[in-house]
Amino acid sequence: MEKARITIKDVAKRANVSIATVSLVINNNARISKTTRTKVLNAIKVLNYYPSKSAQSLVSKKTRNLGFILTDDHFLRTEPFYTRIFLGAEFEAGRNEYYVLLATVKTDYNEGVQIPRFVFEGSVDGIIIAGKIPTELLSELLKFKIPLVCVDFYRNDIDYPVVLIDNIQGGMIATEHLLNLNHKNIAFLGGDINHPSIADRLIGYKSALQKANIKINENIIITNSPYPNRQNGYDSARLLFDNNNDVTAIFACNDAMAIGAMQYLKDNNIYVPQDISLVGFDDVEANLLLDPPLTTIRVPKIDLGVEAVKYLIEIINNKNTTSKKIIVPVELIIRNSTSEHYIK
Amino acid sequence: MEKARITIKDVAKRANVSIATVSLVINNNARISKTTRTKVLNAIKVLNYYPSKSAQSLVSKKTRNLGFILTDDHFLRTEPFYTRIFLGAEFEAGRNEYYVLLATVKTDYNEGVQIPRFVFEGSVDGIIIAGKIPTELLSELLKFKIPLVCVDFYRNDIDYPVVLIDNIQGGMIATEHLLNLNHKNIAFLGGDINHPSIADRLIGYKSALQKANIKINENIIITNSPYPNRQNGYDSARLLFDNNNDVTAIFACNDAMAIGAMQYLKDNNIYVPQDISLVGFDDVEANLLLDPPLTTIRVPKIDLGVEAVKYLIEIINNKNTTSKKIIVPVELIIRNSTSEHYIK
DNA sequence: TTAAACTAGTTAAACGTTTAACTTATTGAT
DNA sequence: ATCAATAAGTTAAACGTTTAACTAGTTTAA
Repeated sequence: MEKARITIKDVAKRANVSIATVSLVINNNARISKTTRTKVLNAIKVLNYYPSKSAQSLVSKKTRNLGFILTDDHFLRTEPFYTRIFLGAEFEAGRNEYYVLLATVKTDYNEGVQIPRFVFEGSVDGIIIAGKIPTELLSELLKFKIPLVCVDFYRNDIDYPVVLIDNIQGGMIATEHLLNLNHKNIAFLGGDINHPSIADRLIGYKSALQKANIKINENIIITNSPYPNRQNGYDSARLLFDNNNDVTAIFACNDAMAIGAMQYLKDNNIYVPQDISLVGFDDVEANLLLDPPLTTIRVPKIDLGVEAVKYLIEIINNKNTTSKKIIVPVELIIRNSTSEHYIK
Repeated sequence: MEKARITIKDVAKRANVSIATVSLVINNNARISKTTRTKVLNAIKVLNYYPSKSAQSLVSKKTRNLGFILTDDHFLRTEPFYTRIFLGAEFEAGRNEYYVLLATVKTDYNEGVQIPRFVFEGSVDGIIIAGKIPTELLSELLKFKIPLVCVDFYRNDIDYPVVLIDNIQGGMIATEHLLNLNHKNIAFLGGDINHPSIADRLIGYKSALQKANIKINENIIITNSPYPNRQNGYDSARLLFDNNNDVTAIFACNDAMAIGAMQYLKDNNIYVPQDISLVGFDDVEANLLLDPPLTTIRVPKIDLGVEAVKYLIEIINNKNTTSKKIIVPVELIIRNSTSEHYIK
C-alpha cells in the first residue's frame, strides 16, 4: 500500500483555492492576499507538503542544482583545503535551496577532455570550479555558456568570474603585525615567486614596509625555492641566517615554509619567539600542534565556498555578465610564535 | 536568442518514429527492432540529445539522486578517510547514472534532530550514512522507509543494511605476515577494546596465533588505553617493554598507535625492523613519510563507498528487504617496518 | 483455414508544477 | 455616474518524459 505523494492539488483542496493560488503562495507572489496566504501556508504545514522538484524544474527550466568541479587530487589532499571550500559551497547552496553535485576530474587527461556529466546533461544551473584544473577543460566548459565561477584559481588570459583571497592584504597585515611588535629587520621566505599568490604576498610585505618607511632589504627576501614546502622552508632559513644576523622576524609565504623554518631554528637553538618571531600563511591544522603554535594568516576556506556560491547564484538570477573579481579578506591569527622585539 | 532544448520530439521527427519509440529505445526496451533502434540511436547522436532528468523523474518517480550523510567533523578530518569513501560512492554512482547529494550533520545536535533536506523533500532515491552519526538521527532516518545503507558504522541493536571492513581478516593477515617472518612473540597494541573494530582485530590476531599453535600470551596484549592515538601508542609501547624483553614484533591496532610505538622505539634506540618488526592498520598517508615506511593493513576506503552504492542501488531496484552485512576485505601492504626474525 | 499468439510499433493520458491570459470585484478619478 | 485602474484570484496550456492500452501485420498451431 504505497502512500501517495501529497501534491499541490491536495493543498489546494484543503485550502479551498485553486492550485495556481498555491503555486503563487509558494513562490511568494504579491498577488495573493494575506488571508489567503496564511490559509494556504497552513494547509501546506498540516499536510506536510513539499513541492516536487522535478515538476518544478520541468516547467521552470531551473534544476536548483549547482555543479562543483575539482581535480581528484585536490579533493583527496590530506590538508582539507578544497574539502572546506566544498563544504562552504554546500552550506550556502543549502541556504538558497540548491543542491550541489560534485564532479572530480583527473589532473592529467590523456584520454581527451572529460566534461562532467552534469554539464551536458543540463543537470545544473551553474558550476563552480575550485582550484587549478587543466586549461583545456576550462576552455571547453566556457563554451557551454553556462554560468560559471572559479574559486582559488585564476588565469589572466581569459576573463571570467572568479573568487580569490586577498593575498596582498594578507602580506600586509602579516608584516604590519611584526612592525607593530617593533621588528625592523623582517625577512620574507617565499617559494616560487612566479606563483601569483606568492608574488602578491610579497607585494603586501613590501608595501607594509614602505608605509612604515623601512627600506626594503633584498638580501633578506629569499625567493629561490621551486616550491613552498617544509624542506624548502628549512633550506631557505639556513640560507637566510648564513648571510644575515640582524633579522629578528620572518614572514614565511605559507605555513609549510614556516614549519620548515621553525625546525631549522630549533635545530640551531634559536628560540621562537624570544629570538625570532615567525608568521606563516594559510592556517593549516598542523599549526596548533607546533611548539610554539604558529601566528599566521587565516584563509577563510569556508567563506571562499560561500562567496563562490553567492556569486554564482547572482549570475544565474541576474544574468550578470560583467565578470568581476571577488576578493575575500584574510585574517591575522595571533598565536605564540610572535612577540615584541626589545632593542638590547 | 535562446537556443531551445532538444527534446524527444526532435529525435522522433528525425528518426521518423513516434516519441514512444524513442523512449523505448532509451530505456532499452526489447520491443524495438534492431533497425529502428539504430535509426533512433543515430538521431540521438546527431542531435546530441540528452533526456530531461526532470521530465523523467516526474513520471518515473525516481530522482536518480543518492543522499550521502556524514557528520561535519568526519568530513573535515585531516586524514581523508570519509572523503575517500564519498569519492568512491560518487564514482560508483556516476557509473550507474546517479548523482550524489552530500549533507553534513552536526555531531552534537542540541537543537533537535536535523534531517537532511533531501530526505523529506524526496530528492533522493536512497541514502548512505558514513561513519558514526547520532543514534537519534539514525532512528529518525529509518522511519522514512527510504532505502538506506550504513558504511563503516554498525549498531547491533538495530537491523539494517551495512557495509563494513573485515577487521578479523585484517588482524589475521597482519599476524600471519609476522608469523611467516619467523616471529613467535608478537605483541598486540590495542586502544579501547570495547570498540568493535579493535575487538575484531584482536580476534583475528588470536586466531592466527592459534592456527600456528602459538600460545597466546596475555602479557603482551596491551589494551588499556582509552583511545588509539599516537600518544597512547607511545605509552603502550613503554608499558610493553618495561615488562617484557622477548617480544620481536608488534601488531598495532591502527597506524596512529604504530607511529607512537615507533617513536618510542626510536627514543630507546631499538631499531625497526632489525630489532622489532611493526605492523599497523589503516594505511594512512603519513605512513609513507615514516622512517622506515610502515607495513600495514590497507583499508580500501574507495571500495567501501563503491560497495555501499552498489548495495544501495540493489535495494532500490529489487526492494531487497533482507538487510545483509557486506564485509569488504582488507589488504596487507608490506613496506620496510617488518623483516625476518633470525634466532640469534 | 482460422484463431490465437507474437512482433513492432503508436496513441494518448498522466506525472506535478508554473504562468500567461483571463475574470470578477473593488476602488479611484473626473 | 461612468470608466479606468487595480486587486485577488482562476483557468488552462505547457514543460518533456513514461507507459498502459491499443493496432496492424506476421507467425504459429491445430
